[in-house]
Amino acid sequence: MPLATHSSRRHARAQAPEDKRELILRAAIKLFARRGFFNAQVADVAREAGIAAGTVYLYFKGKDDLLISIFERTMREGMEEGRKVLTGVTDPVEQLRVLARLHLARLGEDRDLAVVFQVELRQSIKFMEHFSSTLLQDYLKTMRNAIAEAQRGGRFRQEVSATFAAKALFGALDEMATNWILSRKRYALAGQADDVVDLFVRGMTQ
Amino acid sequence: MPLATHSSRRHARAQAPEDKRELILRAAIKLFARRGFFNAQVADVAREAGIAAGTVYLYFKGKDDLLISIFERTMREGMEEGRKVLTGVTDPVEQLRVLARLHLARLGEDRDLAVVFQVELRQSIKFMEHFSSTLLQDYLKTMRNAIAEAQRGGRFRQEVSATFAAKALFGALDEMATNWILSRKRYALAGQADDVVDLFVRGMTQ
Amino acid sequence: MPLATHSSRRHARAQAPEDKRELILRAAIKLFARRGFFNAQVADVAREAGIAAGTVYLYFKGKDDLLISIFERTMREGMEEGRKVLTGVTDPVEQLRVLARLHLARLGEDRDLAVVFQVELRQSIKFMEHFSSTLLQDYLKTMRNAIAEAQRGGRFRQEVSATFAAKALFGALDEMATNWILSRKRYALAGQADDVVDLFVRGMTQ
Amino acid sequence: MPLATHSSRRHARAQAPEDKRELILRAAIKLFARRGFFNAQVADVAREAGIAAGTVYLYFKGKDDLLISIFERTMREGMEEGRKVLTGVTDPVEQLRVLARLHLARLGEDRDLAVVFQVELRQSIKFMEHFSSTLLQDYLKTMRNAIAEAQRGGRFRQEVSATFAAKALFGALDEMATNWILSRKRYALAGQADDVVDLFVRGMTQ
DNA sequence: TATGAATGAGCCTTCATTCAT
DNA sequence: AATGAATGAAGGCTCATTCAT
Repeated sequence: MPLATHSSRRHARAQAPEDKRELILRAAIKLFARRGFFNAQVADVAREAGIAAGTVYLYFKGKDDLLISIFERTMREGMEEGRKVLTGVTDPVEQLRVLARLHLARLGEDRDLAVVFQVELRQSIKFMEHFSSTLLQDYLKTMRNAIAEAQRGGRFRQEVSATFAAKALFGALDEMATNWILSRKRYALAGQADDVVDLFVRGMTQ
Repeated sequence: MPLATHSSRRHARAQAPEDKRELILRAAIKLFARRGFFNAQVADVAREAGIAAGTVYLYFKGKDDLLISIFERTMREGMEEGRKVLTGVTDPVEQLRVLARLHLARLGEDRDLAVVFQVELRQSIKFMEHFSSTLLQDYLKTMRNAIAEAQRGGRFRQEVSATFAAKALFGALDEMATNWILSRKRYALAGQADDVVDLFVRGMTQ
Repeated sequence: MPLATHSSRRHARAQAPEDKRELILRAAIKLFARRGFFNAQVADVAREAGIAAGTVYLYFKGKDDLLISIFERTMREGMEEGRKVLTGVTDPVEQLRVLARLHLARLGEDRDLAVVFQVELRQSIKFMEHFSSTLLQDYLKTMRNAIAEAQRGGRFRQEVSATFAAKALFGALDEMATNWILSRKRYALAGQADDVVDLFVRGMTQ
Repeated sequence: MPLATHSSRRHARAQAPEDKRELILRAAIKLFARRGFFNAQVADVAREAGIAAGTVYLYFKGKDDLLISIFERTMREGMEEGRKVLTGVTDPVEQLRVLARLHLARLGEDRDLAVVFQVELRQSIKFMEHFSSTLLQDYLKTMRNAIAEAQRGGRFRQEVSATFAAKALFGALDEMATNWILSRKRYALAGQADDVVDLFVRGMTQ
């Protein structure tokens, strides 16, 4: 099979650009989580990724761009997976449950990523404003829409603002994630998704 | 009245040490909130406080100590005021309401302080671990106790862990505060305390 | 005619090596003039020349070599043309005039080249020493010889050192060129050659 | 003499700011001249001045500012001394002679300064434009005025533009300075001032 | 001959902290 | 107690050059 050989040779020559980007991003998540964004040096990230320091700058604009890219890639993937798992789920309450499970499952399966999301990404109001005004907003909107749908269907109380309710639900989930990474106990974060949703749904039910 | 005399002499000579500490802390809150902890320089804080840079080190161990002191002073004052307003409040649900109102009221009346609390204090996992293991724990404990009390009294459902419920309530309140500082709209943060508690109580009620 | 065939084959395959060198050199002149030697990157020069960065190193030793080559090629061409136009000119004063006209005409017809010559080539004493000890010396020698000849012929005063006089003449011409590139006004640089020579000749005449 | 003691103590405490600036500037001239502006590191300059690297930034905005400051200080001092020595000199030709002597004398008495002026300051068109449009312009203007005055007095030919003539004179002087620093021979640069002026005056005389 | 991804040495600048006064 | 000039460690980023293909 000369074709296969040829193909693997090409792989050996250089990893596809996307793989290299991914490699750097994974190294950054690990380093940022364990040393903190400010204490982790770009050179450390490069070393962890097994490349030269300068190479990072072929794939990212600068150190900040690493953090932003981690956020964007993860949120994008999360939203894509969210859309996928929501397919066919028509019950709005079930939709909230699916979202919550996905939210905590993704963070719960990668502690480093969770630390970056719950701690390092909240470095400064500059980052926060950038993040909360874009993809995070999409996530909250999806929640709000499900809540509003449940209100229209008579399942949830009308007198509570859907926007407010979405924030409350998100806040509770977010706190579970933060507590999880700060806790010395090792428990399954995803297991709390249903508890949060149950509490929330009960609070919203007519 | 030697005591009074002594006291007034100190006042005449210069501001009392406590006042100077306070002065620096207030300057730090302002600068940290507006420029971010890392971008605000110690010299800026000193200038804002109207003192020399070196003087900061007569009152604080270093820059980090400013952040820690802001947290500790605010939490201490908050807990003290909490104990005060809780005095005579025996109903556990009412206790939660009082705490929530106080929480959002304090942050809502000082946006700079709120920014420091919601953003700057979450710089790194190092800070987070320090904070969440001390005074913040006290706050959560107070909430958990009220919740457990409500459970014992048959008001709240027993099957929900009080610790879990306290996190959920705290998370919802925390998110309201974060959203408030990031929002361009100017609304009364404290006004959301009751909404959060209502939602929570309903969710916990038998 | 195998030779011709061979030659055209080379042309068909790619540009002849000399053309490629020339291409890179022209790109370098443009970039060095507009961004400065230090700010212009080798990759920029390559892009401007329409080749890959690495290819530059097949034709030049390094970035410095580009600058040196620009100088040497231009001086060589200048000296060649100088010898050509001096052919048949026996009057030493006329020789000076021809040289001066050529000097300013060449710079005046290519502003980028003039900038490189008047500014970028004077980066460091290292370059300066290299340049002034080689081809520039030849140019000054040619001037000095003409001046000495005019002195021997009784046209120019003997008491002035020919070497000194050559420097003065060169300096005046050089300043005209520098002023021209720095001036916002667009005038014909070559037009000043005669004025400089007239002034100089009058100063040297018995 | 306790007063004197007191005074010297104050000197020991800290040099006057102007002295420190001067100290750094002298170190910069030395380093820039010997290693070139780009090869000389700020840390080197600081070490040469006997201070810490950071201290440079208390007195100068950055590395560029060192170069600019050298130029400005030297030109300012030169112009001041020029005004002084021109006092009482009414003959315009004598004025030119005085200026030329001063020009070459100042450079000739400090080779490092001369190197910085003749080589390092001409790094880039950016610097050149800055310099030639300010203090250097003043110098040329002073020359032009003297020339114009000599023309009005009937001493110099009218048909030569005074601006052009000033450039020619400056160019000749400038070239003497450049040649001097590049030459291995050690001769008195100032000694050439009269030769240049003689040549020039003769060239301009009716 | 040509490519261009990767390298990694090199440096300016910032700023928390100190300390002589 | 207060000052503020001085310190010097630390690190993000650039870019000339290389080399496997």
